[in-house]
Amino acid sequence: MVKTENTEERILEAARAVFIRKGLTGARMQEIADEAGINKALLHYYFRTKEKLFDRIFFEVFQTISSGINQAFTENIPFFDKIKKFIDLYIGVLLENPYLPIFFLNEIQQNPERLQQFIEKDVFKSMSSFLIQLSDEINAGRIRPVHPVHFIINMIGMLVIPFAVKPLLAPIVSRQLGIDYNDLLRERKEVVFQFIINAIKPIEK
Amino acid sequence: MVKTENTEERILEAARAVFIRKGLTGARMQEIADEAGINKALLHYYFRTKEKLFDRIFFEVFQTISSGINQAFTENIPFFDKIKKFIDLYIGVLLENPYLPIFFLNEIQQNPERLQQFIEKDVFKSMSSFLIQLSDEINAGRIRPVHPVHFIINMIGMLVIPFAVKPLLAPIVSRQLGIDYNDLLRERKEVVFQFIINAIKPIEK
DNA sequence: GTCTATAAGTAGATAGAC
DNA sequence: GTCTATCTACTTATAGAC
Repeated sequence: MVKTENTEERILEAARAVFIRKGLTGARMQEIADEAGINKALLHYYFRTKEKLFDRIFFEVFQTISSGINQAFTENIPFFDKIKKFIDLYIGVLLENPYLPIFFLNEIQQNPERLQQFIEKDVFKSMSSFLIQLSDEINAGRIRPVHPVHFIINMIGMLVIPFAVKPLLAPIVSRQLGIDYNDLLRERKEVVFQFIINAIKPIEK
Repeated sequence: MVKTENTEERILEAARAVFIRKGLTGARMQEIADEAGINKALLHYYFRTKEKLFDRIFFEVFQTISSGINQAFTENIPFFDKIKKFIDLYIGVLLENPYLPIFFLNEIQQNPERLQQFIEKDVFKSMSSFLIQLSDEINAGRIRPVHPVHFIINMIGMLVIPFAVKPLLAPIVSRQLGIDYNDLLRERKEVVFQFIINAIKPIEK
């Protein structure tokens, strides 16, 4: 049960929790109302329809996801520092919002049109600039040749997947290896960085 | 619209398509019936409830996902060959079933209990045996030290994510770089293998 | 702004004819 | 096995009192 004073903010917090847990089609307005500690009719008073309320939450989720990318990619720092910063920021965001990636990816898989509203967003620009910096590093011979798009995909995959497969792996890892999955998630800041460095650093002579 | 003669099989094909597209809560029995070219009542005649029909599909999806893992991990071949085989098999499965990972991961995020029925499955055994082989390789100094669990997560992340983010990246990659995303997906068999090799092969002297 | 009550439509599921 | 018709319960959304 949410505790904020402001009713609108209470609704948003409740909606975020329920939508992320159940998805658009699985969420119930009644459940959101209960979680917010208010009446169902009041939801419609504030946001008119379930779809509009969802749009609002989806937009906020997109911002959460993209702000980290922007922050790291737009800074004017050396390439390896940028990678390190991106990884740290991103795992930080995911540790606080572990269910966000699958929620987000599932909703866009089920309804890709929802992305239309974001096509002009900054994320894509800052990603482009990162791709260019990556190309420059390759041309200068400071990292091994790797297609920039593949590189980004590799990096994002290694960051996101451990959170996505947590329900699958956590019980196994815990039972069979005695490892707490959350510890493992925190370790990944260092592990992923090192793995990437190993993969792209030119062979030393 | 599905064309198989056998009604039960027609229903299953239709249900698979609809459930994977819309998820458990988003799917409608009416839509499955339409897709199968039969009546809604007949669905219930064959599978009694939506939940039972979904369970059946979910089980099949799990098998599709885990059979590739089993095949590659249980074979008695050199370590790097095993990696290569796993990557090839897995990307092959995903190219044929691109929406499977997000569907699967979303459903287990929303209802982790559904995994209970699988805990005794072979995948987990064959994954354990791979973890052991990986440890052996590290101890023998044939690959750089890397925590086996982290290694598997890295590999799976790089394999799965490009399919999961396809709705997000495909339009950008296509518009801004003129690259067909499906070409890029096929390239990944080679790219991921090379990336992993670079990351874990000991530094040559 | 917030509530209760209810309308209108839809979903899963069944009855019963063929 | 397969269909049409229908039941029952639930869901979003609104009307209207306070």
